[in-house]
Amino acid sequence: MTESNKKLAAIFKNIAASYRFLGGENPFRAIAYDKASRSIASLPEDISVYISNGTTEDIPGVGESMAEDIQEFAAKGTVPRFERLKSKVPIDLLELMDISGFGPQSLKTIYTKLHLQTKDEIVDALKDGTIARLYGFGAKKVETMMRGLKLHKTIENRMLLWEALEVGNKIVTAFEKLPFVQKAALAGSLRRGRETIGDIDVLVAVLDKDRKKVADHFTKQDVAARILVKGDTKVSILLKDLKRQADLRIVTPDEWGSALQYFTGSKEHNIHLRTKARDMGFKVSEYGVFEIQSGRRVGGATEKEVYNLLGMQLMPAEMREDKGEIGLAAMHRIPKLVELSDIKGDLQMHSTWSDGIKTLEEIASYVIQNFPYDYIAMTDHSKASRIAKGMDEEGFLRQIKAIRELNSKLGKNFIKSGAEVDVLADGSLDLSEEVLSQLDWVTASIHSGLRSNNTDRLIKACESPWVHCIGHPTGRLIGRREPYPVDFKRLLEAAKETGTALEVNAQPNRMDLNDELARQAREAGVMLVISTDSHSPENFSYMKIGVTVARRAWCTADNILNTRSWNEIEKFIRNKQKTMKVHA
DNA sequence: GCCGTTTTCGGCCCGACTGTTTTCAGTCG
Ligand SMILES: Nc1nc2c(ncn2[C@H]2C[C@H](O)[C@@H](COP(=O)(O)OP(=O)(O)OP(=O)(O)O)O2)c(=O)[nH]1
Ligand SMILES: [Mg+2]
Ligand SMILES: [Mg+2]
Ligand SMILES: [Zn+2]
Repeated sequence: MTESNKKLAAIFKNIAASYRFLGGENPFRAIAYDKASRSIASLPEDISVYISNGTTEDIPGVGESMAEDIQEFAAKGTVPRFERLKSKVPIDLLELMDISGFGPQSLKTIYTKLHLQTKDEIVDALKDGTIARLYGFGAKKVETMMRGLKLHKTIENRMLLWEALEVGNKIVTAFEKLPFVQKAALAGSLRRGRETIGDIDVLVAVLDKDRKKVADHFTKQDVAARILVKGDTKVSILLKDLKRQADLRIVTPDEWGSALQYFTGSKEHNIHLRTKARDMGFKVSEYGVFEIQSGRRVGGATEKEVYNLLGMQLMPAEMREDKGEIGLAAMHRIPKLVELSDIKGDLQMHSTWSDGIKTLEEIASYVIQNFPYDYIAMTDHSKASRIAKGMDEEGFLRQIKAIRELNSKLGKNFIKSGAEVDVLADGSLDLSEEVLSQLDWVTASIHSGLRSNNTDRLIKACESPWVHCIGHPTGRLIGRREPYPVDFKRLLEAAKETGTALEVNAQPNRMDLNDELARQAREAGVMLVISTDSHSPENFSYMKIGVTVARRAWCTADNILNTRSWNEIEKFIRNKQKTMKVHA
């Protein structure tokens, strides 16, 4: 998200919070600003682009009056509407609405009855019992609020998809072992495959009589630290080590489809779907699809049934972000997304020749045993990456020879010799043309100058005939390092023109390109490569979440180079060399 | 405040759980 978009989304969110706080006649105005805030936060372009194109009102949820807000924001950096609201609401309290247990009504009561203006004052009043004595409050409410405050810091930092999958899969597997559990599955952002995850959402189907048993299993697992809520259909716990929430929904088998649809989300997708259903005379909830007229339940056993009843195709969970998939489904034009089983090889990994922990032999035998791949590319670091023990030209020449020997022992050309060559400060490459031209597969990556605008460096790398792919193109590390500034439009043009692929790096904290940029690459007709950048054997499994990123970008197998045979990849390479007028 | 192959006005997704509310508001998914 760009800085301006971040700022504007935050202001809109605060406007929404202010309207909620003020309460009064129309709660929908707050909802509208909240929706617009989320809409702006997920915009593919900087807000300035919409302003100069005069397309701000095309942003979903933005109308005439918000377009004016945005104009003012562009001119002055502030929104007058919010400046005016600041005199009516205690702005320091608005951010507290993100904390579990702190709703607009609670904060308003605390503010009007006790005249508290800051978080610290509220904390003191929670501790000394002042708030507990307020009308409508009590010991339990204060306890929830205190817990919310304590957990808020960890909750703000979302989990990585991979970490969350490991925890979630364990919980699901444990459920599947229980004889009375008919079905169990991950739901929420975990099933949609977002790169970061807020909580673990799990759905189970049991017979009505087994509800309590399954709820008890959930709250008594050894990973459960405490129970947050517990009812017949819904249980939430706090997980021990992670200090995060896990939500369980319990339904009967005939409700499975509608419940999974609901619990998978996203929230925006659900609201859009339910609104459309209503227009068609149906009501959709987690319990099924109902005819509004008769109240009759017409389906909900499977997700497919839910969507089909509304005249839509079933779509993959990864697409359900309300980014146009509902329209596509209604037109029966949902693409066939790339799958893990389409992947024919892995094109970035490191061995003991640089900073990997396994030898060439160990890697080859591990991959051959565990993956149905036709090829892998060994892409050790080049010398500029000193911390990663990068090799010089001579090292690569020796490795080429070692790989040739190993392949002949394997009886097939399984390992391709390659490099993850550093792009130097001036955009030149860290290895000589003589060596680069002997490598089967070259990925060029930036590992230095991570704050500067790197557009020109990357474009220059694309223009080298020996570079086949740009590695982790934005350099971001989730939660640790922002992407370096890149004019992505220009990079896409260069990649397209030169026939260079862009990587979707599947390391859990990279996921680089991310879903949105991968989508832009696909739309621009730029080829993508999904690779694990493995440094150890377990890393090869990251391919799954790399594919998830591509699916969230609505990619088909055609968009991903390493769904193709090596012969076809060689065609891709020759094609680039033809374009760049090099004759091998 | 936004929005429309039914609408330019009148709706806005739909439901579960908790607490002190004595009949349901507030908060959350
Ligand atoms: N219809 C409807 N469904 C909702 C609403 N809020 C949440 N859901 C559904 C869709 C969500 O994906 C699912 C799980 O809720 P979460 O709060 O855990 O959100 P989600 O997992 O999407 O994101 P997260 O990573 O947890 O922040 O419940 C809502 O207001 N209306
Ligand atoms: Mg969730
Ligand atoms: Mg949840
Ligand atoms: Zn490395």
